[in-house]
Amino acid sequence: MKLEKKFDASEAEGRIYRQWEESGAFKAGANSEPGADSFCIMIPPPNVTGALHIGHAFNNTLQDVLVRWHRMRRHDVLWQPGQDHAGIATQMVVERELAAEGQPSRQELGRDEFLNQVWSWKEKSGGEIINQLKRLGASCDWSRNRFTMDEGFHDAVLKVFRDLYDKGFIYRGKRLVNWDPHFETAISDIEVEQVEVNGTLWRFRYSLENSLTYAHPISFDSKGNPSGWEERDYLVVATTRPETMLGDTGIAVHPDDARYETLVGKTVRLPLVGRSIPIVADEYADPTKGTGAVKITPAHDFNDWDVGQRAGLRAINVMNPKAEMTLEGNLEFLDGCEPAPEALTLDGLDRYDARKKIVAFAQAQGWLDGADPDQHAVPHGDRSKTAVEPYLTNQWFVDAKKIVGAAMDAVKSGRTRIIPDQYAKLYFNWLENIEPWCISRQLWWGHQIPVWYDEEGNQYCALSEAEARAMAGGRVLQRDPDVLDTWFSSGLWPIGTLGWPAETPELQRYFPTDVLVTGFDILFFWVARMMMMQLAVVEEIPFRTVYVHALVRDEDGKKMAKSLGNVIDPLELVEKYGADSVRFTLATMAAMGRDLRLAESRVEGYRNFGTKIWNAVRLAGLNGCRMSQGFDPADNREAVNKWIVGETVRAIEAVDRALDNFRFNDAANAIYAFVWGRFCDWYLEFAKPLIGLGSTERVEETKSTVAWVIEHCLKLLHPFMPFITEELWAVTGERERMLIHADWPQLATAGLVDEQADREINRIIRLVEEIRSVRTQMRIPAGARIQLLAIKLDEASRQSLSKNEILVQRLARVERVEDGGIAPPDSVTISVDWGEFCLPLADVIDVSEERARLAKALGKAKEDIEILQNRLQNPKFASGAPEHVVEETRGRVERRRSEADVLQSALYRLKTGD
RNA sequence: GGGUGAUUAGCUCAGUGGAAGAGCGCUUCGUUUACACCGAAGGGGUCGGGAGUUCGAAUCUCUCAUCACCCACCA
Repeated sequence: MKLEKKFDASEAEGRIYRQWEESGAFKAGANSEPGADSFCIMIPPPNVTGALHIGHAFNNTLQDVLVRWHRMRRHDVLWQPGQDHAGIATQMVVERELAAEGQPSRQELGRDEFLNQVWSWKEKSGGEIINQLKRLGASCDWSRNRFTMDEGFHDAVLKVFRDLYDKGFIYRGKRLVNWDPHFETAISDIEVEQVEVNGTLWRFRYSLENSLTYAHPISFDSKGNPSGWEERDYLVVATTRPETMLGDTGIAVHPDDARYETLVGKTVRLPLVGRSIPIVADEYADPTKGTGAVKITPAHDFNDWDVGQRAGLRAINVMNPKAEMTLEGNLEFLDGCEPAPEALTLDGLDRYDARKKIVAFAQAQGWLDGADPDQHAVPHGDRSKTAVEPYLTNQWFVDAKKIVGAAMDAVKSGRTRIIPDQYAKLYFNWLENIEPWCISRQLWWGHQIPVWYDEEGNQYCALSEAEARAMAGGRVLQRDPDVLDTWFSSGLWPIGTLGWPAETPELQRYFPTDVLVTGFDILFFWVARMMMMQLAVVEEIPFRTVYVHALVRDEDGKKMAKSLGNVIDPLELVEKYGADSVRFTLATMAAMGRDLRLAESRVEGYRNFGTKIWNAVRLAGLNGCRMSQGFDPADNREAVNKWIVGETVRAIEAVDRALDNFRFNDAANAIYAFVWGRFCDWYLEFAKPLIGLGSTERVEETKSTVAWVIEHCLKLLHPFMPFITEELWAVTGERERMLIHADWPQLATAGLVDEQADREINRIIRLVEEIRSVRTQMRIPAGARIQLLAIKLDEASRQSLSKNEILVQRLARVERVEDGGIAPPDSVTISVDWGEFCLPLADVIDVSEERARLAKALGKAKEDIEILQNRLQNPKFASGAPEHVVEETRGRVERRRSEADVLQSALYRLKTGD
């Protein structure tokens, strides 16, 4: 075995990944024992248009850790991969590409040809994200890769639609929806995000009809009661959206608003339009907002729609799907009014142009009452980033209220567990207030709604046109042109990928799935809907555990987004530091329930960790450390060897416990602390002198133990750092199987933890630390070999010391250890909790410095003793605290006392010796 | 406006009732034949402020401050 000084990740990663793939290591059930438990994770399918961002890297690292861990435990593992067809995103990408290449537009191509273009784009560019996941080391069963527009998946989607339709959970209706004028489609509530804008609040005067006037209060006394009035023949309304006035069909005032009570039931004349509209009383009007009188535009505002329904006001749509004004020939608009000629010049204008022009008219014609700057939130489409328009159209809805119960019960009863708990709260909160889900989209790329209409407008929901025609008695039918919301199909991801509606073996074996690993940003979009839909369709939960992880944010805590330019490209990090380093970093940052901010320095630190273990293996190799035939760590005689075996077992336990509880960071940190802090820093240094002894039993045992511990380190680390560990696995022995399929260590009950050896070695460690510290403080040259005298030791300590003398000599760089002497004058005293030592250094030490050192240590010890003493003397402590805490405190005070005694007498000696 | 979370070392973050931690950075020393992507020894924190519960609080409660995110809000 010959190893370079460092692991060449860029060379090795591709090669190792190919080995895994070619050997079928990722396949469902690979390495499983007959009759093993199954373990299934569904990947949150990335968009086909997607490029791997740091959030994907994080999400998939956690999944891969779990998957590899279970696979090594020989469970029957399936990690189901796939991509989402991402309706809007993909259609947008392809349209943009067509435009860039000077090709005909979507509309010019027509539906069928455009869809061909999308498919060929998907064939060409849609697999990129898979390659990127592979770079990361993701061990998905790629042979089962699915796409949400696959034929089989498509069939499942249509069947679900029909099932839900037949059960009355899906209906069509003309309702106000959030309309995205850029993509010209409806979107659902949760695809809308509020954006704060600095706008203007305009006030308009609408004339009262029939020569009506009223007294409007304009001044108030100190108590706030009106004291001055003005006679008005108009009513002032305030709006941030003047263009919607064209569709006004009423004015609402609060029923208790004294200012306007004489006006309720009267009418005003709408400027420009000339429509006569009523003043109605409605609780919605808030006397403290605006002027207290609010214009009502039922067709372009959700609240106004409700008011309109209550007051019987008409809803007049004044825009087309592009959010341009449509007035000419708009029968609804023209009905019952004669617009001024100026009004018709607005026809066809974009809503914002119309807004400007209307304000200009108002000013010119004297009905602009005023304007004030106003900051308010405007709803925007989350993909188009343009302001959405409440818009009255025919759409399909899932009556979510009818299917939400089972989804809530499943979590309440604990059949599905959401962790951390806080997200369960969020989940309930959203489901309790759920609104109908608008699932139709006026797009082409997606699952076309399986409904046909006859000439009379009757609808037939069927899985095929032939079936629909049969239902319609052979009438001429036309298919609904709309497609389904992408989240409708991804809501079926668990059963859809496992072959439903067929009764496949995979469905039998892996459903319900075990864990869903996801970010909280799609808790509503995806998780809640999967719960609802799976339960509605197959009456079974889709997963037993939902692990919700943090979002990766930039250094300012902002969500990373291309538009913000704060994206960290995980592949750049992979190229620079290797996939293992990136994975390990992400795992250590997976503390539950928090956002995480990524600092590149940490990736570098964990890259160094990889190099560290690489070199530990090198050291072992250079010393010919191999496990001897039939080596059993339980037979070890040497205390250090027993000790490190016990530490290994503890590390394994810590990792298992952490992963059982999805504490990825605890698992990663436990491995790190063990491999670097225990194994490399201490054990390997102990092993060096032992191995140097020549060919004895002690040497063989130590060499075997080194190899044994390394093997366990590689196994423990493999789920986190699969590449470097697989590489080292191959060079450290003749292997029957690759590490990915090696047996996860199960040693909890093997009785390998030896308390006696632990105590012994921990004592040695403390002594070495103390000697090193003193050496530095006394500025003893590192190369200088000095003598160590044991002054006061009990019999047990004396034995531990003599057995491990060689370790102390080497690590503390002392020449020999002499026992039972009396401290010579001007020596340096070393006090540990198990004995007193000294370094005779009369010619080297500065007595006053040594005195200061001792005094400082003594002071600290006395301080501690006092604190602990007070605690023990408090009767409430003795009675209130648990037994073991009291015991521990007693032990601590004892140890500190014996240390203090040593320091005290050393100080005394120095003084008298002076 | 409603909700959730955060505030711990210079920076990025762990730690949820019993001795303040990690990585990076900083200081000093080091060619001890695995590793300078290293080793050794250090410095650095009244755990955002205040009050309370408790024998004991970074941890639980209340309160204030600041920040972030989610939901609602286009008069």
